[in-house]
Amino acid sequence: MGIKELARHLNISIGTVSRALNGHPEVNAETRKRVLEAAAALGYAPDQAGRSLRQGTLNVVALLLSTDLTSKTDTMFFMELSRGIQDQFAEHGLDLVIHLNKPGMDMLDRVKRIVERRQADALILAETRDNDPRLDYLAGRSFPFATMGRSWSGGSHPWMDLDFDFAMRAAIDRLAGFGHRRVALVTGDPGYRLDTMLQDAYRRELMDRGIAIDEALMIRADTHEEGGYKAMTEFLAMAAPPTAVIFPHYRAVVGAYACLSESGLQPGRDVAILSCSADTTIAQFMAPPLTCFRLDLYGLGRRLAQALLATMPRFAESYGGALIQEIWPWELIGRDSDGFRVG
Amino acid sequence: MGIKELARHLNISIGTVSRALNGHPEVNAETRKRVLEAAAALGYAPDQAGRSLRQGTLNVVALLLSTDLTSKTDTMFFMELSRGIQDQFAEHGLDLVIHLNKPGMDMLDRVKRIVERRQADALILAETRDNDPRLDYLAGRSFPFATMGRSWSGGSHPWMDLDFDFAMRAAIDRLAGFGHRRVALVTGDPGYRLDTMLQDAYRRELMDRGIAIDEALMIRADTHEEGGYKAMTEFLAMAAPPTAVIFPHYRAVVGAYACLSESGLQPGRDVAILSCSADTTIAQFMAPPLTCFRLDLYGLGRRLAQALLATMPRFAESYGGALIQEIWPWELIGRDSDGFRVG
DNA sequence: GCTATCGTCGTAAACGTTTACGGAATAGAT
DNA sequence: ATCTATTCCGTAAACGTTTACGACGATAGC
Repeated sequence: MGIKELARHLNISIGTVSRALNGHPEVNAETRKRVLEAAAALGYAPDQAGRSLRQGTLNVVALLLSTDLTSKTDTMFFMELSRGIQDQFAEHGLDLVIHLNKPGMDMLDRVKRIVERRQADALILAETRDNDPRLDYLAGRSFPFATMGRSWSGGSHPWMDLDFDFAMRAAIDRLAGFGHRRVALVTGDPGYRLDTMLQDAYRRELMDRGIAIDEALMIRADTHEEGGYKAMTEFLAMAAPPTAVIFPHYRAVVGAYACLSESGLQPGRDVAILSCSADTTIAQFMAPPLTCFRLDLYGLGRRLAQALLATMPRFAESYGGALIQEIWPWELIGRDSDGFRVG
Repeated sequence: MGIKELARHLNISIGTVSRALNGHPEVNAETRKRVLEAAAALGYAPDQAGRSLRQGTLNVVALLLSTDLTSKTDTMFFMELSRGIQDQFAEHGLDLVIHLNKPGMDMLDRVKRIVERRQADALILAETRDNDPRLDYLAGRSFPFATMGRSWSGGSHPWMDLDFDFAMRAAIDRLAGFGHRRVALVTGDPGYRLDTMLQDAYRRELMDRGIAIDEALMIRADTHEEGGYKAMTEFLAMAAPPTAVIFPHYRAVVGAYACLSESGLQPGRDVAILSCSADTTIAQFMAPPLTCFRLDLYGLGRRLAQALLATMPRFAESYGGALIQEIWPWELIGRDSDGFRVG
């Protein structure tokens, strides 16, 4: 059931059918109606391959995720983000497809393949690194892309990022307000922009308050349960353990909670625990409820898609054409996991 | 950079170039080498649109998920499953793309769109319902598809499913062994095959042991934290509360734990809690550690992909050509959340 | 020396669209 | 009656591939 059959069925040329379906003005209203009705009745929809071959566009945007990271941290984060991205694209008839990259495979190869085989019109990347060859490659070929998280690579491109400075300030404000002076920070793999920024903000905030920085209080750990467990174990073994710990993610906190309770300690009474990112509904039901930050991930996804659309020639006019780069706020949700006064 | 440029650059016809790249035998070994080298050097990769237009195949399989369900239950479940599916397809050069369906949109429309526009060569559906028009549609157009979960619809098609009978027997065996007679079951939305099967198995197992079925002990709830919290609240308000509760999912258990602790009760001492599906790493770190079932989701995904491949003409030979339908086992991981003797 | 076979390659058609171009028909103006 | 403008539509080329078909030279068999 191609456009040819449809045209023959209507005794009309295929050119007219195509024009009718695509809303061109130079077609009789009566004819258009007939075409649309016949198309609906016969279940005709234009073949993507033929269309994209002709006009060099697929109406597909790819989102590249690594199963590595998504399995180690929060899948919810990316689901909500993807939902927002997809809804925004849907308004322009674009489909979002998610490519999962397995741990071993080089992400750059994956990107190259998508670009060279023209599997997408544009690309969204997450988990940006400080130095990210993927972005340089895309920028070099002037392929439209946007990233979740800033990077030094890729020249000036659209991105969305989180306000780590604000988050860290709010977190340390709160903890310092409760009297904490030995505040520890757990971060993920070095090299990721996210972790770099968290550490920088952490250092800055402590220094601003005249609190000496103890490098031993900044440790790296996987951002899942076991990582949190190990990190907490390490802290408890110190001569002078921290009285408060900031985790990047709630899953690590689950491990930390378990570690504390095994040692007869209680989070929120003996050690203050605070998490940056979190599934806020699960955080609310933890024992004790976890202080964390709320993010409008859905809105963030939508905006990220908008930023990308603004750089695509076909859609730029709808978005003003200016480069969109935004830093999104976090909202601190204070709960019981760190709500106690120390010293 | 199309095949034409590449051919001109080599002083060879495009036919030969195409044959060389696709491994046809009727091409000189020397020529093939030259072509492959030039392609790599110039970064040539065949255009997907052109190729699929010609041979009517996209090398793409779509996985359809609803953000509705994935946000209410476990995103991890689908991530692991997707990872397995993708790895299996990758062995045949097929890409997996994930389509997220937003809550309001009709899944059937989405399926129709993918089929009519030829956006994929095959489809994988999850969250099957007892009566699922999507499957009938696909079967009617003889479009290759496979499902996660059985259904009454769609005729005989490849699927993977879980052994609910076994799981329920193992769960109730264990609970009955601890002396429990009032065992409750929390399930999700009616109509989903998963929930139907859990309920059936539950009834059967109780009857087999001569335990009278109390319909009040089977309640429906959303399978997330709040749903679990509400369900537990309802149970506690009963004149004769259950001494054990089986939840479908660990996220609901998080809510139940919170509810119990608010009532001064302790899971694993006052009420036995058991969860079917769970992220086993998080379950291990809960307090108390949660008894649940382990699934080889990655392997399940791979096998589901194989089942689909076996029905696709191009690949059938590699998989024997027979219809693949399998019921996968769960492995009971006994922990402390239900490990106590009652009565 | 003629034919048959084989290995290798070039030619051109086909896949399903979109769109530039031109033509036919109608209407309005002179 | 002629000319122009407008509206609508048909024709055909083009997008980048794959592949059936035929052609060519070389080799082998007789």
